[in-house]
Amino acid sequence: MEIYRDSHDRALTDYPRPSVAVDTAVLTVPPGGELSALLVRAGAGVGTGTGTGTGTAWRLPGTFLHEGELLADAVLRSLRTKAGVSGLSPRQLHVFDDPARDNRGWVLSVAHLDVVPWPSLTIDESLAKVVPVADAGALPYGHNDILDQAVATLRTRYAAAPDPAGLLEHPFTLRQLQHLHETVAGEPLMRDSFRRAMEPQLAATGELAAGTVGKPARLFSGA
Amino acid sequence: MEIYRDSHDRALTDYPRPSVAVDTAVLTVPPGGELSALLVRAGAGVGTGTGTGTGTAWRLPGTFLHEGELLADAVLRSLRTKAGVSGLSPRQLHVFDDPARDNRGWVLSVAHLDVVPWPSLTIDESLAKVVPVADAGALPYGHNDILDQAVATLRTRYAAAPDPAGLLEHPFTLRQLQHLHETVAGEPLMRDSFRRAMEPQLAATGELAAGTVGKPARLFSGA
DNA sequence: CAAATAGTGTCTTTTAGACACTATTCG
DNA sequence: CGAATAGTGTCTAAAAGACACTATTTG
Repeated sequence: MEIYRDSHDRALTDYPRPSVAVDTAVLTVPPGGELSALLVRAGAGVGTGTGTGTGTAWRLPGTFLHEGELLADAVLRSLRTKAGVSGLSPRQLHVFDDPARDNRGWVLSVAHLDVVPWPSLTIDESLAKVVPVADAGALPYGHNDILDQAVATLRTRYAAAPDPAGLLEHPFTLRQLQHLHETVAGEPLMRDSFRRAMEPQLAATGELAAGTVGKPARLFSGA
Repeated sequence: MEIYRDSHDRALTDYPRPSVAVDTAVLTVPPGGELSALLVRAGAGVGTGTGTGTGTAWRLPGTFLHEGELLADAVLRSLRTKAGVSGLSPRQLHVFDDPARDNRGWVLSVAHLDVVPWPSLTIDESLAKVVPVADAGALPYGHNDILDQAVATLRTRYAAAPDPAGLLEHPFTLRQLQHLHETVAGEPLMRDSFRRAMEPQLAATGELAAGTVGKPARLFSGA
C-alpha cells in the first residue's frame, strides 16, 4: 500500500484515531399501539455513552464498529445480538462528535434509524424493551435527540409514500393504512384527503376484506 | 478513566480504529453566475480518496480529523487552509464507509455541506477553483454523490426560507431574491407565486432601491 | 333492522397560476 | 416619451376540506 504523508510529514497511521460506534433508534408500531422505540439496558459494557451506569437507565442499542465493517452491518450486528432482529435497512441520521461525550475516550457515534415491522421484532425482555416514544423518558448521551430525529425522518418518509418501511402486512385496507399513518404522524388525518392522496399510489388486489363490521373494504398490495 | 470491556474481554483501545476524514461540498453563487462548487487539486497528500494522483484531477476539499477535534472544526480548518474561507457553518450529509474507498487504509469520510456567500470566498487559484456544479465533471471517490446530495439539501433549505444561508447581501429586492432562488433551484420560478410565498417572511426596510431601470423596488432585510 | 364501515358524488374553501393594469424610474 | 421593472387587483383552475348519500356487511 502506498503511504501518503501530510504537510507535517506524518503518515496516515501516525494520527490518533477515534473509536467509531453506531447507535440506532429502532422504531416500530405494535398492533393497535403507538409509535414505539427499542431500548436496551445501559451499562452492559457494549455501545457508546454508557456513562457511570446507574443500573436502571435505558439507552438506544449500539456497538463499536469492527475493523473493515460497514456502518450498516455494525447496526445489524448490534440489533441481532441484542434483540434477535433481522432483515432491516438502517439509515444514517447524524454523527455525534463531542469529544467529551463518552468517558471511555474519544468516540464518534453515528446515529441510525431502523424501522422494523412489529412481527420481525422479537426481543430478549431481560435486555430490551419496546416503549412508545412518548414514554421513553430521559435517555443518556443525546439519545433523545436521535429519537426525535428518527421520528421526524420516519414522518417525512410516510408523508411521501404509502408504506415505505413495510410496517403493514400485505394485503391491507385503506383504513388500516390510514390508522398506521395516524400513528406515525401522531395526529388524526382526514379520510377524504387521505384517500385521494393514497389511492393512486396503491394497487388493488381485487380481493375484499372479510369478517369485519360494515361493507367489506378493498384490499391493496402496496405500491 | 474507567475501562469497559466487551463480551470478548477486550478493552476499548484494543479495537482497530478507522481514520476519520471530512470532505466538504462548498457551494456558492457568484454574482450573476450559476450555483457553483469549490474544487481543489487532487494528489496534494491531504484529504481522503486521493487515489493514485493523475495530477489533473479535482476533488472536494477534505482533511483528516485531528485528535479531539469536532468534525465541523475539521471542515473549517480544511477550508481555511485551502481557500482562505472563514465564518461558515458546515452541515453533515453522510458518512462514506466503504472500507475499500481509500487505498491508504481504512478511512471513514464524513461528507459535509457548507454554503458560503461569494464575498467570503477568497481562494488561492493555484490550489483551488470554483466551477458551476453542472461543469464539475467526474470527481473521484464518490464526490459527485456528495455534490448531488449537497445541492439537494441546499434546494430543500431554500424552498422553506428566503435566504437561510445568507447568500444575499442585505438589503435586497424581491427580484434579487427570486433570481437567487432560481439559481439554486436550477429552474425559473413564477413571479406571482414567489411573491406570495416570500413577502410574509420578509421585513421591509422602508427604503427603495435606487439606480435601476424601472420603478424602484422595496428593499427587504431578510427574516 | 340497527349499527358500523366502505365507497362515491358534489359542494365549498383555499391555494396556485395566469394575466391585466397602474406606478415609477432611466435613458 | 418609450422601455423596463415594481406593485396590485382579479379571474380561473386545481387542490383540499366538508359533508351527504348509497352500498354492504355483522349482530
